[in-house]
Amino acid sequence: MNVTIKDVAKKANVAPSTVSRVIADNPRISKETKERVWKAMEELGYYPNAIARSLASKVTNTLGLIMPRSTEEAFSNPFFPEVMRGISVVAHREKYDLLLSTSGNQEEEKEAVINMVKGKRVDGIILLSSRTTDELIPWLRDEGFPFVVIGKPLDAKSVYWVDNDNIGAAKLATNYLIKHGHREIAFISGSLEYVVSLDRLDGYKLALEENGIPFKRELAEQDEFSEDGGYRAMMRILEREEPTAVVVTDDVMAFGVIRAAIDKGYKVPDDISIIGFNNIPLSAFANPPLTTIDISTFDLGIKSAELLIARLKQKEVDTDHIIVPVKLVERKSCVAR
Amino acid sequence: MNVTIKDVAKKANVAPSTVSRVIADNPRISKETKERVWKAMEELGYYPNAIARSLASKVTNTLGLIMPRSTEEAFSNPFFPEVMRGISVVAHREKYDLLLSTSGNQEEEKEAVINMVKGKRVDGIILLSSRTTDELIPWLRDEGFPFVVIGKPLDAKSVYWVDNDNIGAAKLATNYLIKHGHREIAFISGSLEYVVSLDRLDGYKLALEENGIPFKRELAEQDEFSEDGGYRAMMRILEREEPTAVVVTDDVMAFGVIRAAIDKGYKVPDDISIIGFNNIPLSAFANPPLTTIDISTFDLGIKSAELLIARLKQKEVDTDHIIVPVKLVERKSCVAR
DNA sequence: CACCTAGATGAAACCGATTGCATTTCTTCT
DNA sequence: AGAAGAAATGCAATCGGTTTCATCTAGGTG
Repeated sequence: MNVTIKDVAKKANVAPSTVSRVIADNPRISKETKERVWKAMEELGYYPNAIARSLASKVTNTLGLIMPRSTEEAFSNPFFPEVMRGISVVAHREKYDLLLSTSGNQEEEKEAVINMVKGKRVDGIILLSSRTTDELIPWLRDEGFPFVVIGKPLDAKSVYWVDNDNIGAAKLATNYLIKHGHREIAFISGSLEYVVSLDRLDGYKLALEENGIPFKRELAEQDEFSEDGGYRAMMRILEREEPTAVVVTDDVMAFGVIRAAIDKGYKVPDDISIIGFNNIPLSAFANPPLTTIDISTFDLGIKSAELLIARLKQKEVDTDHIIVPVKLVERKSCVAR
Repeated sequence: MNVTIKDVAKKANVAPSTVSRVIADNPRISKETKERVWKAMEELGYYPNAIARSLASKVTNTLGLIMPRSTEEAFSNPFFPEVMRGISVVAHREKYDLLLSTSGNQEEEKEAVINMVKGKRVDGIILLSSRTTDELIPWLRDEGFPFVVIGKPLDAKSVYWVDNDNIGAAKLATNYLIKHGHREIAFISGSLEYVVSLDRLDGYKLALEENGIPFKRELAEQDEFSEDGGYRAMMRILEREEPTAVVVTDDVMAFGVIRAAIDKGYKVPDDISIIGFNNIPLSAFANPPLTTIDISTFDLGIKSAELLIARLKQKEVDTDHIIVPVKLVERKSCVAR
């Protein structure tokens, strides 16, 4: 079998407990003993069993990542790799590994979280997005398990979260269009199940209101977070309305929106201006290059991991949420009216 | 504390071992006992501790993913999310979770693998790419640990791997340019440390040779796998040569190559044709839309996970490697000469 | 009726660590 | 010199399961 702590102990003529203390660099062990044990470990090629260690110490040095929808789907929107990139930077710095559960739907997602938490497989969890109907957040909160949510939850009471100011961001986008003379502005988002969609819809409405433009229900559509989703939503709008501009809360969807506009015989941006969200790498290269709200996806990842780890290290953290700033990136998909 | 198997045992009036067997649905336990135990589990809200289970059974139901370079860097090339997408589909289907180690360099990468293997944290490992100087592959092989490599290793003896036919793919790309009348064809790849770069360079040379075009060392450049890397490599070439076409082994790099060409006053594709590799989502939207070799990144992920899990389930698998087909996607970045 | 066998369950060792408490050996102080 | 305290280390319980082997019961057989 493999070399265990007992083998090392035997070789170094000490008790297993002493070896354990040497590994932890416990100051109560004398220099000489430590050296002897280190030598034995070296000679035997000993490496501690992380599983056994976790079982005894109840610490895994692992962070759980929960993707929304299916893991498969998540990876196809550049948003998620980018936030994972941020998370991985911090995780690496703080010596945490990442456990990805691979769920396929909301039911399995719950299952996955329970498995992680009850199965004691991770020290904390990052939820990569919050649904309004999320049972996970109340469950985790009641369970007293450390977690942070990317995206402000509907009920943010005693939960840690990281997000942009989505209402402000949507206002920013909408105002930009209004300032350019648009008044028939459509709004396309992902499902209103997601808090982020709700917030951005609110921001959109607010901007309209502040500028004395009545909100028209027919100009707002939702569909899934994909190119096709954007296409379908835009098609539905164009069948009944003639917007001169549209706010799309996801760049990938925005590509579908552009495609739909073109299919219907409109020119972008000449006939219809489009502003997106997320500033994914693709956006700069799109045709036309997409004007978009940069939500600092990478920082969302960084901050969420930092917040979680801070929470893990001390019981209480002073701030329970972090707002990551956004900025408007002006390119070529919007023109003045 | 949490409810454990002992609590369930007590409540159901059986021994812990019986509960364990019920969990495993062991046929040697009578229907009645099973029902009684299930009821107890239900009532107590019992959930097995995955860590303890792993320790005893030496099975984790987890696959380890090792990224090349830093995890951070990997996530910024769309290739990796896409292969992970493939992996996650299979992992989900087969009920495996994914453990990502977050290493920053080659040294840490080795450390990460040792930690996963010796720490018994995963059942198998997928290496997301193979370096020529990789110590990992011989180490894992000697250790007898199940793993599969994406990218044919230099020494493929008794290692499982999944890859495209990279020589053939590069020939395909180069021949395509030759057929369009190009003879001054440059070749830009990532570091020759990667087997994939080496293979593609060979394919490029082969195509030249078969068409009686002499290989010019000055037309081949390497740099890092990024937009900037492509830019720098192309700049170096343009300072001494005047290619009419270039084969770039990565679409992201190809964008840099295009930028360099434009900065030097060339038009793409009119003055210089460019063919890329990978067919990342961005490529279709680039300006000009990129002609590229589609290497079926998603399938690379699928196949590697399937191969690993097959290996995990039976000791030996009939095939030790899988070749994923490629195809040329013709868009607008190449013109006839 | 004694014996054997199959089926159901339990007892206890084990997986490989960590940790609270006990023990031993020195110092040091009065 | 004896007691007290500090320093170094060991013992054994524990974490929460799995698994081997033994035990017990009941039914079948000659």
